[in-house]
Amino acid sequence: MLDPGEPKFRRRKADRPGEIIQAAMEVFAERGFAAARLEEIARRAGVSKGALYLYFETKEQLFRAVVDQAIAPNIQMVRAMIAAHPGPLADLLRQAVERILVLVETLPVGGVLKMVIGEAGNFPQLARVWHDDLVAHILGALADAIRAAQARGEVKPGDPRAYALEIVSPMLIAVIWREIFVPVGAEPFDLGMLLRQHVETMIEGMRVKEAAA
Amino acid sequence: MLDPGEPKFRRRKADRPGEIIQAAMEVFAERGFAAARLEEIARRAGVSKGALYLYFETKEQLFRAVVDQAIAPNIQMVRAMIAAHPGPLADLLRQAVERILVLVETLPVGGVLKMVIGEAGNFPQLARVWHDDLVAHILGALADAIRAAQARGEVKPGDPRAYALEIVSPMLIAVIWREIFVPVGAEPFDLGMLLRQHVETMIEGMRVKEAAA
Amino acid sequence: MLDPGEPKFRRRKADRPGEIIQAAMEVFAERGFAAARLEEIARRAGVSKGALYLYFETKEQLFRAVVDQAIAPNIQMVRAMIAAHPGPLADLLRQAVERILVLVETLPVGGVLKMVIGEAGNFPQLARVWHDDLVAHILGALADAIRAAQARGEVKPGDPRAYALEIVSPMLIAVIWREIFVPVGAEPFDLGMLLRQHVETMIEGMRVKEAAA
Amino acid sequence: MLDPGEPKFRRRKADRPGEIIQAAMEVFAERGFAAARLEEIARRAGVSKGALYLYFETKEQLFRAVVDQAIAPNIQMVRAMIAAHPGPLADLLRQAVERILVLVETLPVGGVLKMVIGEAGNFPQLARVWHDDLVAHILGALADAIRAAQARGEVKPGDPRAYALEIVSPMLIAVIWREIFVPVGAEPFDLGMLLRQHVETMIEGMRVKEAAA
DNA sequence: TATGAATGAGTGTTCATTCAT
DNA sequence: AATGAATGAACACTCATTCAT
Repeated sequence: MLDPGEPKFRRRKADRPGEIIQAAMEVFAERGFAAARLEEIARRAGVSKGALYLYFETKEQLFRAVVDQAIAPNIQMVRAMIAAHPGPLADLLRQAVERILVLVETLPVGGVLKMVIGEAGNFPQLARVWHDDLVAHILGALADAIRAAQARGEVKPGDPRAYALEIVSPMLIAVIWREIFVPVGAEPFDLGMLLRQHVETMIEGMRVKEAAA
Repeated sequence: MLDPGEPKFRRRKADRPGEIIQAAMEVFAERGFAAARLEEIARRAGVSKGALYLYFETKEQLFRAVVDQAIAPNIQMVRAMIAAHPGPLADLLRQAVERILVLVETLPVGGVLKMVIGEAGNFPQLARVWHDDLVAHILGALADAIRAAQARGEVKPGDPRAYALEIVSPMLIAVIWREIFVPVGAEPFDLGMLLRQHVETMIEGMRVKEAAA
Repeated sequence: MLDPGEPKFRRRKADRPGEIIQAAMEVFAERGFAAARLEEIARRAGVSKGALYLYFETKEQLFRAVVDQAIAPNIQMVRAMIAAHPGPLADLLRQAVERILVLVETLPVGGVLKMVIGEAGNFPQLARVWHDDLVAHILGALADAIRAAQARGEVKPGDPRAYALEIVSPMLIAVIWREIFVPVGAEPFDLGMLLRQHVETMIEGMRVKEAAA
Repeated sequence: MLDPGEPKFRRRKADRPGEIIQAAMEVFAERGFAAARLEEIARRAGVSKGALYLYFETKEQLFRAVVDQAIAPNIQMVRAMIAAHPGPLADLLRQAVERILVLVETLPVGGVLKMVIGEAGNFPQLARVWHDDLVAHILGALADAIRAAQARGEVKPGDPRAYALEIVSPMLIAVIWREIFVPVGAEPFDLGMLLRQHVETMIEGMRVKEAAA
């Protein structure tokens, strides 16, 4: 089973499509669809320009593959979060933040966000898929949890969907910040600190204060 | 009110550069830099393709002009807001929200945001200008106000810059939402409701609770 | 109406599309559709590659324009010939031959034929247009004239359409011969001699011999 | 009948080069040289794309092999026809027609003709080989036979080579017709009827009428 | 022999930019 | 100032050819 003469750490054409999608994700995230050069993607994937066409019919198909790939893993996370809704909202949020912090360090969330935002105008389909398959689910699940908490008297009256957006927005903006402004010298945010502080602020801000007897 | 030095009957071609920038802003916002066609910009501006080059050296110069144009008016607003910092933070925030709501309905904030986010990778310069000339000022001013409020004992301890980001994020995301997801069928947010609710949530969440005697 | 400073014999961008079609006809005739290079067409037309796209959407559209152009003038000729059918068939044929001889020296019939034959497989549409708009008319008109001559007792029984094909074939083959074999050293045919001899042979071969009393 | 030196049980792969040439002939005939895809040829031959290169150095070599292959058998026929020239010209022609009719139903004459005509411009060599090795022989042999018949007083004065071309042209055109126009809905010709009628017309047209005593 | 994944030179097409008018 | 026809560099995509297996 050994392959002597071959360097040990050299995955061989095992998962070409995967490697190509990976490289494409990077380049599309950096440059956007139109400004991305297939040659650059090929180079980063370590293949020739022609090889891309063995796996993807057009630049656009490759782009779609990247977008789908970027959605898929997150869908899992949403399911998990939704399933984990047992105790009080505060606990749910605190747990979610920790899980998200891991995720954000693992996946190229910033680049993907940039890509989706920047290309939504040129690929409405892309915006639709992202909304329907991912964003709407997350927001809906969160809003449901908030609604439940309101019913239990934990959370003040107020639009649950708006609360949901209030909760998630700073993370999104922070990730975009890291992607866009930090490279040009902006002061970075400590994501962990920011999200934890925000969650506490929101919990406190939404909490129903027990009427003083 | 007179503008001496201007021909009395400058027929229609009042402000060609301005009209071109306007048209360019639309197209760049819709498509991004690379996917924007000069021909489309020229058509929307009601001039010929060649005419663009009478006022702007290159596509990129035109893009920069658009970006600058999109920053300029907001700078005013920041100054105004900073100057208005006298009373308690809560009042500042409530006033700011109302002013921002007007602004957001007037200017193509969503498109501009999309443009800046989408093209930051290709034009680091652009990101730098936006950060240095606009974003850093806003965030800094807000952080300063928060710091002052903390000093006055109005606001809990916590990172003022993080608080500032928490405060502004939902508006940004909401505007992006409107730009990206609403056109493909997503439920819109009521911006006024959202921002007002968010400001109250944040005020309450950041507030120092008077220790019960 | 003078254009001083301009060389007298220099048609200026008067009929660009026409010039391009002309150049394209040459190149397509020489090389066929697939092997023809747009760059070569552009060069022969004295324009840049990009200029082609000001007048034709794609290479294929240009090809169609060439094909149409190559049909149009001939249609006239058919009409003329059909209209001229008065006297005996022999006269008609002798006249037609003379007219065709002129035509064949004027138009690039050989190249066009080569093109149509060579590309019919790749562009069935092209074959259809050629047949329906040109070839079927010619053959039909000729067959009608023959049928009429048979009715008048001038021509033997026999399939009129077959007679028609017998009559026109040598000219077609001779033109192809000139196009294909003469350039590689084949003995050319004297077209005039060939067609005149053929017409006489056919007239004599089709003639009804008066029964010897 | 034995072929010693050949493995006894060469399973299926009887004659790979032959099968490839066969497939290539089809595709080249349908599409022409430039538009033919090696992948298509390989598929029709039931081999891989790479396998073609085990037998032919380049696409062009394969094309040449196809062209040679298409000439070879016909050369035999010419020899046979020439050798059979004994009796009067009329008999020779009538016999030749019958033999040709068989041939035309057996070999893909139409496709080959299309191919030769369409690619002669790109492969002058091909035109030369076809002319020198095949066409010139046929035409020459026929012209000789006609000359002999003229010497015997069977045939009118007139250019023998031109007569030869008159005789063969309708078959060529008919075959091309079948290849090009019938697939797009044109009325087909009955080849047997056409050629027999043509031969009789030509025989009668060329015949020396015995002067009435 | 045979495969088919991989290559990369070559082509059609686009579009920012120029320039004669 | 203004036009828009023209340019040509740049890019997506194709396909004959190679080569590791």
